[in-house]
Amino acid sequence: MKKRTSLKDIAEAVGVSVTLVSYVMNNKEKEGRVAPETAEKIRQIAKELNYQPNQLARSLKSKRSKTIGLIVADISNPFFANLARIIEDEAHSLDYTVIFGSSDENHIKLKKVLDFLTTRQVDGFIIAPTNDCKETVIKLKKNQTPFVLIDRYFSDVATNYVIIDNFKASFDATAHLLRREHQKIGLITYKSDLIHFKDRVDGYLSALEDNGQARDSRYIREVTYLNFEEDMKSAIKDLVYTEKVEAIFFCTNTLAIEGLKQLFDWGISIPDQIDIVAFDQNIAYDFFKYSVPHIKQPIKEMGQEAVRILVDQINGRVSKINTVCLSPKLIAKTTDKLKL
Amino acid sequence: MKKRTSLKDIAEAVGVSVTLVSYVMNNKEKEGRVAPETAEKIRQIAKELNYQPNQLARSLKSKRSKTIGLIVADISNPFFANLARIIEDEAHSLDYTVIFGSSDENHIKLKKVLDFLTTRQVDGFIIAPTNDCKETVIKLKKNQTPFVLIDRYFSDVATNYVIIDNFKASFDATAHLLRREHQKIGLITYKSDLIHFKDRVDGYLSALEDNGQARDSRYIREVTYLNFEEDMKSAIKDLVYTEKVEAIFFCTNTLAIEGLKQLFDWGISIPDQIDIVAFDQNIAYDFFKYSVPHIKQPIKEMGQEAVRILVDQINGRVSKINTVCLSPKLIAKTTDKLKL
DNA sequence: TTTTAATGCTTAAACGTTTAAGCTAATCTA
DNA sequence: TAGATTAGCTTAAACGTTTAAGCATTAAAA
Repeated sequence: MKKRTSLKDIAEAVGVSVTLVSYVMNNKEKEGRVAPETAEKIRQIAKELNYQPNQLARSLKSKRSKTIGLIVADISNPFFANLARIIEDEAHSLDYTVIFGSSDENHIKLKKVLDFLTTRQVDGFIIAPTNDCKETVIKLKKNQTPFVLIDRYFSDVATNYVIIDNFKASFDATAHLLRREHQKIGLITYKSDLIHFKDRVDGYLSALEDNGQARDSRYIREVTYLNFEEDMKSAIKDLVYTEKVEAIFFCTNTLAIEGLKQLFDWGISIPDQIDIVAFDQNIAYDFFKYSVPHIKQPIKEMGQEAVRILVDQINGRVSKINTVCLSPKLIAKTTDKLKL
Repeated sequence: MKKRTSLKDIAEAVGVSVTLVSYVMNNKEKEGRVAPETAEKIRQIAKELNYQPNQLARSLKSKRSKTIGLIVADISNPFFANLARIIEDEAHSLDYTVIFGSSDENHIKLKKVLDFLTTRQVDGFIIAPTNDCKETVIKLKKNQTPFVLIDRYFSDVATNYVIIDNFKASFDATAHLLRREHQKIGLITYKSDLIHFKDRVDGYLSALEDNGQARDSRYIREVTYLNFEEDMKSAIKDLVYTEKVEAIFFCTNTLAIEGLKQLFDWGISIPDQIDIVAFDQNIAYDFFKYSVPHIKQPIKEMGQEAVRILVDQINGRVSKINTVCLSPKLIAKTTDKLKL
């Protein structure tokens, strides 16, 4: 790599001190009291030499790297990829770069990635926390590292976060299925202590209760990340053939996709045999003859709010905790025929 | 953000010079000739103070940021998201972080992102070049900035690149359709000067020629990025209803997805009415009753090779140009019934 | 016993910035 | 005309590292 031109190079070429060049390059000629002709000359030479400031050196001095670290479960998961794109745009518009890492829903990996990015002097983090990472988050808070949790949060740790109203999402989804006169509604979620899953289960149970049914966990199945496909297979088999549920609500996009695959493999017709609601959008649904009812997440707002809150905290514009809970929307064609 | 502990802090706590601490932290006690007891004490205090080196300062000194810039068309496109994930893993394993940006297939945006990331003292780039960005690439080369092109390349500019054999991919796809006895095979591509599209068209034409047909562009349709859906609509309408093609080969995953959507909208049954081959995998295909024939790209190898080549160049281990052309694979069930 | 070598440390400069403080010469005030 | 102000510059220190060079002190070699 060719040597990049520095302030020193310009200073030597013009025959002035580095300081003067710095003032001009930062448009602080007034404070630096630089003669207009000198400023002009500096600007010209800077252009000729194609000067680009070394952000590293700047950061070292200012203790601001103008970089934010994004840690998601998996950047190749469409939900996070979409979120990443929004965050990229928003960050760039505020002159921040984004550096990312995937945790694979594993708190040890998350800590590793966090440490790795911390070394890089990131100004702050946007993190989708994993199961069991509460300690890491608490430590981050103790260190006063600016960060915002996204998609998930901890109810007993006061942090910035941007989430959706998972209770409502789930309540609406279940209510939709109840409106379609189903008696037995299954729910498939991940085995996890993360609060957003608990909220989703809670919304489901409350909708049942609202409908005069018991808060019954009988039709709830939890699958693990590690044994994903196998668990899903038995969950579906169990719900459909043993419990004979009439509908299933899938708590995430990955669950919905895998669940639907298996339902298809069993030759089960949707929504006639099994009615469903999915969480989050997916391109695949565009190809279903039947328009898949799903919870639409306001991804754009989530990403933008997260960046905004983080940058505000980085700049110390705000010291209090900032939490945002956005409203998801159930997308279900009202024209969908009822089951009866 | 609380002040992070620096070498100086440790030095003061132990009562030695910063130099000594630096030697120990870099495991260069031998060269630094540090007494074992001193080294032990330093290590202990460093641990107590939770020392994490400031990579910024290191980079400034070493002129190596240990960061690579990834510029793709759109990080939310599944192909690039998957690629990003591979690149992340590979880079992290070599102690490099990844900072990314999306070009939206626009060469002006690409240049902007490139400049933005350059300021951040990236050690090198992995770039999916856009149409019309040749000048930018040439400039990058002149500056001796290490970079690798990915997915696309320029035949008349000698650069590192990692691509797939697009000619073969397309040839195989077309040959597959010919084997299924189609006479009129359509091809839908983007209007672009990028060589990989030209190669894909060329592979198609050559397959036709090999089959005794003319190298006829009659059934080729080009759509634009800007007017994507409209263009696709007229392309499909034109090919299906005017030209009455029997099969269509889609040159990218985005084209295939949008094309299939429209075919579905027209109520056209696949593969009976229109037979197809898609480029790249997509989750949606998992839900088709008919297993969608598609070109499978070796994404993992692409990402890994790109990082390997880039890091080799950054470290000056290699000065010559490095090009990799990987073999794509046509995935088509041999059991698919022939049309006749 | 004198010279040489090894050991264990420190000093200092550098990477590219930013910014407070200082210096000189010209200009203004009274 | 003396004193104060201002314009236009420079010096120097700092951010957190790395690393060459130097300096005592002790141990080994001659």
